[in-house]
Amino acid sequence: MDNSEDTGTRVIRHTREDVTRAALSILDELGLPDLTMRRLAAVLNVQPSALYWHFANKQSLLAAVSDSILEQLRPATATDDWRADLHAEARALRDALLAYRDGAEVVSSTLALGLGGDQAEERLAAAISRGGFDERISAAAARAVLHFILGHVSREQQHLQASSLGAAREPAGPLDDEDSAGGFEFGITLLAGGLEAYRMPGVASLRT
Amino acid sequence: MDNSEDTGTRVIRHTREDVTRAALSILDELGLPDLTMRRLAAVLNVQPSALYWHFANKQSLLAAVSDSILEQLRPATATDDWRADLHAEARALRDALLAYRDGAEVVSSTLALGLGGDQAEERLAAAISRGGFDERISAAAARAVLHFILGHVSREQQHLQASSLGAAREPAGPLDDEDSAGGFEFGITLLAGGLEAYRMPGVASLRT
DNA sequence: ACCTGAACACCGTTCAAGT
DNA sequence: ACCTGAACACCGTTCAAGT
Repeated sequence: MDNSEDTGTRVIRHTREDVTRAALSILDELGLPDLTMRRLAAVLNVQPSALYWHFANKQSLLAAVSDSILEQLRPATATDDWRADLHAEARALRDALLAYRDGAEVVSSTLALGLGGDQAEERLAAAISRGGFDERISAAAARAVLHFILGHVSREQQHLQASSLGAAREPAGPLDDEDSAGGFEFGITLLAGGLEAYRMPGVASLRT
Repeated sequence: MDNSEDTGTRVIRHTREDVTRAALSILDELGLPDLTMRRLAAVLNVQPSALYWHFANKQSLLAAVSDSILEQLRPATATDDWRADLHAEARALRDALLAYRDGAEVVSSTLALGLGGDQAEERLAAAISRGGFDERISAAAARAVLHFILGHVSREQQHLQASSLGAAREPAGPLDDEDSAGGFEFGITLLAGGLEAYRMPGVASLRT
């Protein structure tokens, strides 16, 4: 647990990556509201002020956590079916977000602030552009897909936590996990189908 | 400004609606981070603890603010073109969110927590179902549209604030307002087009 | 290069008591 | 029905100084 390849056991000294890792584990175990600078410092056996040597403020720490979550994105596989690829990218992103408690919320708010990398958006755009769409279209569509995914998974994670807390209440309904995953695929299908329709506008009355 | 139709000028006494209104105006003038219970109390000339007679906690206050924002949704007009109606509903929602600073973020996080009304989702679903889609499909599609709108407008408002702060920086590019509004319409078009394609799957290879 | 100590300026929330 | 007063248990951030 401690990377103490030092002389004794004292003088802990953390790297930026240590801090990010510890933050990620607090996030996963206690959730975003309990991920405070003071608690993080306590876990690292350090004064809160020490964290500000590694990060300018809490928001940049959260951006690093967000990037860390997105780094676990399973590698892309480019087949000859761009729609299948887009679905695969979307699922990979959903899985990465679901891998940590409140993952979607952290990534969502980080990206909304214009912080964090754009690996996710770029991979979605890459899959789409393999469908023969130009860069502008691919980028705009990727953003639409990303907004949908972040919103959907945020709600999903919120429900997961709510139902894990209030054990009783509604019998969870016959539709919840199943329906949530179904809703996810459906949303991606709509956006992919919309792209397909976009390039052959003769089919239906597509102007509005 | 004061609804003091009392004997003198003392004993202010607020209603839940007064509190919500005051919160909304702090939100609009100072933004979500500065909308604190203590500041709200100060504006109302009241102790912070007084707010807890009107609301159980800050989150329910924010839910009331969110509802308040969505109440300003301009009324729906049902024509014979469901796609035009959906676009109109989407624009109405965007305008309502843009009407207050950080409006999208407040509504987004409130809805994510399962709080607040579902007027927005229902109106989107109503427009979609006029296209002849069953209730399940309409509901799922409405949620997808709503996620896109909240994500898009959140980012839009973030950029608005960022550029109003850092006056200089990038020359704003030839694409920003224009591109943002264009991206919005494009997203709605994709989802509407996806729905149209969904009911006539023979057109292209739609299975995945 | 990384951290301590001490402080500043705040938070949300509870609860007994007042009118 | 609506509010005060006082307290509890916290926050994020800064900054001089230490090693």
